[in-house]
Amino acid sequence: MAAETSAAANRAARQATEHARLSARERLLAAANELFYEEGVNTVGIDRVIERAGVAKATLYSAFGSKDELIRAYLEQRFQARREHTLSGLNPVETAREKLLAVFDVLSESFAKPHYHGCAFVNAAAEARPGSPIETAVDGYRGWMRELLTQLAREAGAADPELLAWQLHLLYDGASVSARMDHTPQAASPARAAAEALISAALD
Amino acid sequence: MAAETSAAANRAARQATEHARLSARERLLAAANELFYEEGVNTVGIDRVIERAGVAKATLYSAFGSKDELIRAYLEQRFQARREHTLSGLNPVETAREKLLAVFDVLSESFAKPHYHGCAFVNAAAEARPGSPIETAVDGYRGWMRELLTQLAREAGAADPELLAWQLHLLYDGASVSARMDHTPQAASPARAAAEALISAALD
DNA sequence: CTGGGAACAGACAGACCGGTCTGACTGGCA
DNA sequence: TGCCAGTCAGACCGGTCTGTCTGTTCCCAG
Repeated sequence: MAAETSAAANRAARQATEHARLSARERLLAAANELFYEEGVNTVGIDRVIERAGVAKATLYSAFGSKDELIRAYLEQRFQARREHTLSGLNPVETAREKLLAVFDVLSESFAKPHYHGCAFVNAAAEARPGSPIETAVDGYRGWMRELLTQLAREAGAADPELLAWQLHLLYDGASVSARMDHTPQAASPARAAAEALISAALD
Repeated sequence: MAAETSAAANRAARQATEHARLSARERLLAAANELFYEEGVNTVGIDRVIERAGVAKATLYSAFGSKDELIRAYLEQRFQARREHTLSGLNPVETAREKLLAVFDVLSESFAKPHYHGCAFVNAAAEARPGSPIETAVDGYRGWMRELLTQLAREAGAADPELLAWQLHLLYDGASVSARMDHTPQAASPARAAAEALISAALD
């Protein structure tokens, strides 16, 4: 623990000699992010992760301790990235009402990405054993999203902010499911239109 | 094929001696239905299925040929059951508009069941390898549901039946996701309310 | 120059996977 | 009575899984 102050600091610089200037932990997370997302956390084995990361197995276990913990870190990283990406998409937008709609525009961008494979949290939850650390990571993500929508609905002046936020969340999740399972990146469009109708009705 | 006319006929009667009067195939499907749905198709191994079914491994492979085919049959069975259950729920309802809402009432019943674990098709798709027979089974289910909603939207007189059906499908999927991941069987309620608003807006 | 810590490759253990096969038993039919 | 299809239990196969461990290389600090 105490050795990390200097050891971890110069490791980032030293690693510039190797294939990338990323730390082993970062390379592992990047590899896990690609493989777990595209093929599922259960399907992908440890060996494939360390191979893609270019890292020894012992290094993975010294950094994360277990596969479960690696999965948790992968979801946590995805949560942070999604939060920042969403908030930065909402930033330039003026009103709360427009921000609520902008959430679906950000979602639309995700669907358009070449290897979109559904919501990482829905997929992970489908594979999670009950009580696994996956579930708490999923809860954190969903709690944040719901709170964001509720706050915006309240600012927009909705009669029942919790209800509107829940309904928009349904559309949000439904769009993710449709984009993947119906093989169409257009699913954000009907979701956004429906959101517009619900918001209008809620502001009466 | 030809041997099934008499052989399969008396098997049902003969099996009355054993633990149940169900055929080995039926017992296997019932066991697969419970285990695959509750724990995921990849997590559950063949051994656990045959153990619960009280059937020998060779019997499974003579009946289904492979685990993939067992999974496909499990999804097909679920599709048929869901279709019949949904249609029978819609049957007593009069107008097309009310039928569209009744779809969410049927969904609400599913959420209330003690071991609801999300949409079986969403879960299976999350675990499916690309190109596996799971995907075609999933496509069949989604195609049917979309067609049902589209037909009802058309009968109800929606300006754009395909769009309304898609939006209701988003709410339908979103409710399933929310019921599972937010641990609340109430998710059908906001979905139904949102559907009502969208339908009203679409009939203007 | 030398010692220590981190990362390396890879063997290994123990469990489990899907799938095949053998051999015994049973119940209905000729 | 004898036959036979279907089921049974379970050994077995090759492969893969997570996780541990050994021994080596390498870089940096002192």
